[in-house]
Amino acid sequence: MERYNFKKVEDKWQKYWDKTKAFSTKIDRNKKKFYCLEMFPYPSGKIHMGHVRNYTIGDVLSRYKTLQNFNVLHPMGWDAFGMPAENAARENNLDPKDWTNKNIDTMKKQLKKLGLSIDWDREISTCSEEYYKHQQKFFLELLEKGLIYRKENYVNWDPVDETVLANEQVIDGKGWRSGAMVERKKLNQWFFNISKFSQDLLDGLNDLDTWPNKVKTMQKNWIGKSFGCEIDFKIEGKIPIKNIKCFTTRPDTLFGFSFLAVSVDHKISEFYKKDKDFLKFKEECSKTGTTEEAMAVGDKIGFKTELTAINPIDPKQKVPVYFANFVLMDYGFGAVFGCPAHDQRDFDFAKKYGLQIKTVVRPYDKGDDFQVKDESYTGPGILINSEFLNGFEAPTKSVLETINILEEKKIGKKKTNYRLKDWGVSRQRYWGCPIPILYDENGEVHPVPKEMLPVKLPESIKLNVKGNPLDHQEDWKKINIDGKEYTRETDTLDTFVCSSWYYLRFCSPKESDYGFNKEEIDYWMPVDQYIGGVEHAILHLLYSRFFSRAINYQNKNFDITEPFKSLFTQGMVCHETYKDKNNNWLSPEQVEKINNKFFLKDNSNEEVKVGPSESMSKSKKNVIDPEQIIESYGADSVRLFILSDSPPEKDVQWSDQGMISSYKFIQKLWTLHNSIKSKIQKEDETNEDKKIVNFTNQTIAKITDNLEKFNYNVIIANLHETYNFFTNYIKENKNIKYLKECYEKIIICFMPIIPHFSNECLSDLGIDDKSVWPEYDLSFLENEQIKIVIQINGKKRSILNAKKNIEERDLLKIIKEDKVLEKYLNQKTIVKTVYVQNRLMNILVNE
RNA sequence: GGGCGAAUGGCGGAAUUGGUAGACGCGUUGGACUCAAAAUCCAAUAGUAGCAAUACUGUGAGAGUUCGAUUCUCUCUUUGCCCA
Repeated sequence: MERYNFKKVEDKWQKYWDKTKAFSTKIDRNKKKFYCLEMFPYPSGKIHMGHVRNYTIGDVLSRYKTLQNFNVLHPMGWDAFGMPAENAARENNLDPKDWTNKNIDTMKKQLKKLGLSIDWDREISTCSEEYYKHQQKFFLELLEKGLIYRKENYVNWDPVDETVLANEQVIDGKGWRSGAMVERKKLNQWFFNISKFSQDLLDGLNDLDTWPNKVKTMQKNWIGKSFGCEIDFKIEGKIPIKNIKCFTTRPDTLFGFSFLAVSVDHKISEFYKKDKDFLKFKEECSKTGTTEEAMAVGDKIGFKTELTAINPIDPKQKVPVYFANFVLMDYGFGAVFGCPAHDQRDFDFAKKYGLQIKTVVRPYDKGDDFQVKDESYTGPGILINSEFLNGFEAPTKSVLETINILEEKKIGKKKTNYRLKDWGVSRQRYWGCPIPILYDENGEVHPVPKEMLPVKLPESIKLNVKGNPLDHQEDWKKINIDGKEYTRETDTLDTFVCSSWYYLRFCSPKESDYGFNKEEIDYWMPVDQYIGGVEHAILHLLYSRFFSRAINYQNKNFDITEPFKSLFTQGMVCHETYKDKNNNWLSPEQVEKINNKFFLKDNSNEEVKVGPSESMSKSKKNVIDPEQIIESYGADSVRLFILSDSPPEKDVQWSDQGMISSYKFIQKLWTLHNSIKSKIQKEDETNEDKKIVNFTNQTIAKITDNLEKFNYNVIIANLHETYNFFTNYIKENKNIKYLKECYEKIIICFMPIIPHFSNECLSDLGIDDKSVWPEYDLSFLENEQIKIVIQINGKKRSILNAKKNIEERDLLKIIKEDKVLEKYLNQKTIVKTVYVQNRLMNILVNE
C-alpha cells in the first residue's frame, strides 16, 4: 500500500474540478436552488485562519446541498476598495489597484488550495469598473427616488485617516480602523436615507426566523425605537424665539422639570454667534465626540443663557435654558427637558450647576416623602409631587396617561422616535467608488449623465498629499460638458456601500446594462444561507437590508426586501499569546515548548510569558499562516481540524497537536480504505451479518441531522466513530456481503468535509463522482436487540438486552429473572413502573 | 447601569431536547515493537473507597417541579458579548 499522498491527490482533484468547471452554475428550473454565501474577504494580502474557518463552513454546506441535488450557487469575490490599499500604496509608492490585484491573485490561489467548491466564473471585485459603474447607477437611481440627499453636518472626523466615519465606525470614541480619537467637524456630506426604513427594518426582523437572536437583538437596539412625546416649551427672553420643542420618553416626570438643555447646533444658537463666551463653549464641545457614548462618558458641561423656559403644565414654574454638550442635534429635536431626580445625566448636570432636584417618582417600598439624594432614581414606582398625575404607576401607566393629558391640553403630541440615523456615505479618500455628481459654478448639484458613466478613478495619481488625493487632481476634477464647466464630487463612497449589494451581483456577474438581471435575481435570491463573522451584526447586515429595500422602493423590477434568509455567525480562531521579557509580542514560531514550559527558540534560557488565548491578530503576532499549514498537512487535514474542536458558532482554539492528529487521522483512514478495498475485491461474500447495515443507517441519520444543525464538530466525532467501527468490523468478519454498499454511502457522507480524500477513495473503488446523498432507513432496527436501562427508584441499576418494541410486561418478566436486579427487588413491593419504550424502565419499590 | 448568552473530567467538547452524564478528540499513564528514540499499535483515564464485583458522590451554588433534571422554574455567584 502506498502512503496517502495528499499533495498528489489534492492537486489532482483541484485540477479536475477546475477543468470540468465542476462548480459552475446556471439557472436550472428542474432543480431547487440553494444560494450559499460567505462574507467576501478584503484582499489584505494573504488569507488568514478566520477565512479558512468561514469558507470551510460554507463549503461543507454547499457540497452537502449539491449532493442533495440542489442547484447550488456558491460564489466568491473581493471587497476590494478601502484604506489599507491606499495606505500601503502611499507608503510604498505603488498604485492601489496593482497592490489590490496582486493580493487578489495570491489569495485566490490560496483559497483554491483549500479545495472550495466555488463558481470562480462569477468572481467579482468591487474595485473593478465593471462593478462600480452599476453602483454609480444605483446611486443616481436612489438619488432620483429621494433616498439620497446632501447636507452639511457635523461628522466624526478621523484625524489620522483624514476621513469621515459613520457612527457605527466609532468605537469607544476612536476610529474603528486607525484607533485615533474622533473629532467633530462640519462638512457637506451625502446621506442615504436609511432612517426612512426604520420601522420596516425593525418589522423585517420578525420574519428572519433562522437568524441568531443575538444579531436580531443587536439590530433592534441599534434601530432603537422609543415611544414618547414631543412637548412645546414657551420661552421668555430677549431673542425672537417663542417656543422650543423637546422629545422625551418620560413626559410623566414633567413636574420634576428644572432646566431645559439644547444642543449647541440648535437654531437658537444663531442668536449667540457673536457671543465670545458661547463660541468658546462651542469650541470646547467639539472636543467631545459626536457619539452617544462620548456624551455619556465625557464631562457634562453647560452654557447658561438668559432665557427661561415655562413648564407647560405648571406655568408658574420657570427654569433656566442651557446649551449643553450632551444634547445631540440629530436626536429628537436637539433639545431635552432636564429632570435631575430621575435621569442620571440630568442629575450630574444639576449638581454641577446647582439646579433644583425635585423627586417625582418614589420606589414601591418607599413613602411619599421619598427624596432623591446621591444619585437619580430611574426605577419603577409611583408618581408623587405631581399634582393631577400623582398615584400613577411609573413608567408603565404614567407615560401613556401623561401623553393623553398633554394631548388633551394641546401641550404635547405622541411621538415615536428612532435612534437609527441616516447613513453618511462620503469618504475623503481616493480608493473608493467615485460619487457620480457634478457641481456647476454656483455649486448646484447635477448627476453625471448616464451615458458618461462610469466615473472612472484617475490613474497614476499622487497619493502623498494631505487629505483627499482626488481633490488635488485638477485635470480630473474639472470637466466641460457642452461648453459648461463643472467640478466633480471628489468624495468617494463608503466601502460598506460596495458590500451592500454584492450578493445581487453574484446572481448576474456579467450583466452589463444594470447591476443585475431580473430573471437571475428572481431565480437565485434570496441568499439561503449567509455565513460570516458576528462583527458585522450591525453595520454590514443592516446596510444590506437597507439597500435591497432602497432598490425595491418604487421599482417594479425588483421584489426582495430581505436579502439573507438565514444567517450563521461563526466564531473566531484563537491562539495563545506570547511575550518576551521586554513585553514584546512573540509569534508561535519564535517559541518552543519544553516540558510544558515555553522558551525562546533562539535562546532556550529565556522563558516566554504565556498570555490568554485571543483571536488571531497580526498586532499580537498570535497567527498561524494557513498556506504553510496546507503545505505541510494538506487541505483536507486543515478542514478537518478547523471544524473538529469546537461548534462553528463558538471560538476555536488553534492547537498544533490537534492539527497533527487530524493529519494522522487522514493517514489512518487511507489505511482503512485499503483494507476495505482488498476485502471488497474478494468475491466470496457469505457473511450476511447486518450489524454494518444498521450502523451505516444510523450514521447517515446522525450526519444528516448534524449537517442540518451546523453541528459540524459532532460530524468529525461521527467520522472517528465510523473509523473505529469499520476497523473493528473488518477485523472480526472475514467476508462481508454488505460492506461495499455501506462503505460507499459512508464515503459520500464525508465528502463535504474532506472532499479530495473522499473523491479519491470513491474513484479508487472505480466509482464515478456523480454521487448522491445517501438515504437512510431506520426500520432496519425492527428485530434488533436493543439495550434498555433499568432504574430502581430512579437510580440506574442495570442495562438489559431486549427485543426492539418489547411490551412492558415481557420486559418486567426479564427483569424479575435477572440476577443482578434480584437484590433490589427481593421482598419488596413494586409500587409503580415507568416504561419509556426502547429506552428505559423505572421501577418504584417500597422499602 | 441595561439587554442577551454561557458555566459539564487535566483540556476542547457530546448528550436523540425530560430518560445510561462525560460520545469523539487532545493530553496523561502503562504496555507491545525498537539497541534507543520517533512513528505505529494495544489498554486505562470524573472523583472517593475497594484486589475485585460493586457502592457512594458528581454537570458553577442553593431551592423547586418530576418516577426521573446537564436539560424546565426561581434565587444567587462567576464570566463573555452587545448597548450605554
